[in-house]
Amino acid sequence: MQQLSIYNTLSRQKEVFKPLHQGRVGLYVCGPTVYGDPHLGHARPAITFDILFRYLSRLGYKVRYVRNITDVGHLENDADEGEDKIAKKARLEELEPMEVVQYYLNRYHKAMEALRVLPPSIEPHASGHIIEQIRMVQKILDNGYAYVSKGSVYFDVEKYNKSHHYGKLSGRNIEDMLSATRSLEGQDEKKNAMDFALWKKASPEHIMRWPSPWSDGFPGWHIECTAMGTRYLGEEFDIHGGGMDLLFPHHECEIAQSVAALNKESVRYWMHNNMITINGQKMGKSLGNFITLEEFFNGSHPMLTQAYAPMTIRFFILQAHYRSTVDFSNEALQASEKGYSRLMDIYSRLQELEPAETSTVNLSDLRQKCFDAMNDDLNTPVVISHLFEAGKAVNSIFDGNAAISAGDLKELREVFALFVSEILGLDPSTASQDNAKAEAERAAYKAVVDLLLELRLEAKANKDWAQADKIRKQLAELGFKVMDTKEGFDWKWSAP
RNA sequence: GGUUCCUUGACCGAGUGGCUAGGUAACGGUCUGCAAAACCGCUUACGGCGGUUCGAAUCCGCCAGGAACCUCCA
Repeated sequence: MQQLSIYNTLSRQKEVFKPLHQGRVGLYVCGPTVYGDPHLGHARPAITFDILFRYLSRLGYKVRYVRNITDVGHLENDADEGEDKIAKKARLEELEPMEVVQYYLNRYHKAMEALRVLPPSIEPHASGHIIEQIRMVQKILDNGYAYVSKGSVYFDVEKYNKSHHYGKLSGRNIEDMLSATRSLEGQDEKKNAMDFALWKKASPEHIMRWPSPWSDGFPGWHIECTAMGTRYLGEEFDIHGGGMDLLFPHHECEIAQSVAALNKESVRYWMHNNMITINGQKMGKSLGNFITLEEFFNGSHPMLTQAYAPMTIRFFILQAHYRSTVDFSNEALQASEKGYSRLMDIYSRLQELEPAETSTVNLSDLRQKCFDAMNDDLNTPVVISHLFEAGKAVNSIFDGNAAISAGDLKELREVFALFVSEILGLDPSTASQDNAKAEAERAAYKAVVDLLLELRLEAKANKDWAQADKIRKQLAELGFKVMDTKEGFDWKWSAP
């Protein structure tokens, strides 16, 4: 039985994870706002919580993983005066808002699939849950924590803070914030600068709008997660995740909303992944310094010296702990690419090993060491280090300098399959999209390469080095890397 | 200005009081017709200055540098 500890932002320490309902876990993660191509930053939470989802499932929990799609409600820079982001983009491109949503959502899904991020159990759209959001706003109004102003509804932060602590998640207090709040113009609708919108009345040109008791308009920035989390996971659920940049105000507002509407805090464990930086700065939409995932995959961005495979990106992210920032650079990515390739070589060699009578290596504690690392707040870099450590043994056995018994070999293969493939979600197969035909084709060309190398072996036996080198050289030009071994040869292919 | 956090060897990146990960690169060695791969080694790195302690990268204080959030952001 494994005991998972996770870092809870609420308590600022690691806590043993205990689910609300035995055997089941409710997990909610803030998903993307689909008005632009997914970039490297989007990969971080997706992969982080994919690992959590996979791991919890592996521990035997029945997990309901909800990751929302924000397709309404977020305002432009000028806060309340702005128009809906989706609507603005739609007008610029003369597309229907839902067309824009669908386009970028498809691209997001495609990128996530390439990164081997499993789809969540439910992927609710904010636009599909307007009724739930209106109901929740009404509840907050009924409970006296909100007020209507010119057709919009605002959360009364000051009132809420009299009986609850607004700022408990992000470690702030209302007094500090009041002194630091900038005086934005055009906020006369609000009683207080800190109050946030629960419902916004739409301006005449605003095309995304829904009827409500207060006005034709759209829901506020934060209510969707509270409404959809409650709808699918209940008034109280286990884990809520997201990027650290959402800690304040988004998640803080979520807590206030659920307390105001339901009279209870919905979330037991708050988890936040750190940012990916570029030149030491956060990679993000607002700074315009982001590189899209597609650009990584095809190497088209000017800052990239080459293309990087999706698995390289995934491995790169997993080599750092999710609560640390990770700095992007070509150098770091290239190191990950080689490291990943090495790990995959180890994995495939492991499948080829022949068992011996007894083992000269001791890897019996590998499984638990990997579990221990995962149990310690999902420490994937340490899991990876254990795998590499075991990889040295694998290579030694492969070279004939060590031996492994049939039982130990079986265990080792199981542990690798479990952690490399199942939990870390890395792809151990040489090609990802398998089908019977491609498999047969691959088998055929493998046989041909083997045949050529048999010929080369003969040439070598005859000391015909010219012939031997010629075969190797020409194969190399086609992308086949030939490696001589004691028994004969080994080879692998990668794009030349 | 407020809140939170970070600073590890050539590079990336684990590590919350003694056992000093891992990857990448460079270099040396083994193996080998050559090469590649693999294996071994690479001689103790933790921003600075103090303090606590038998003992600190790890705890405390000060200083320096950097970041995130306070506005849409993963």
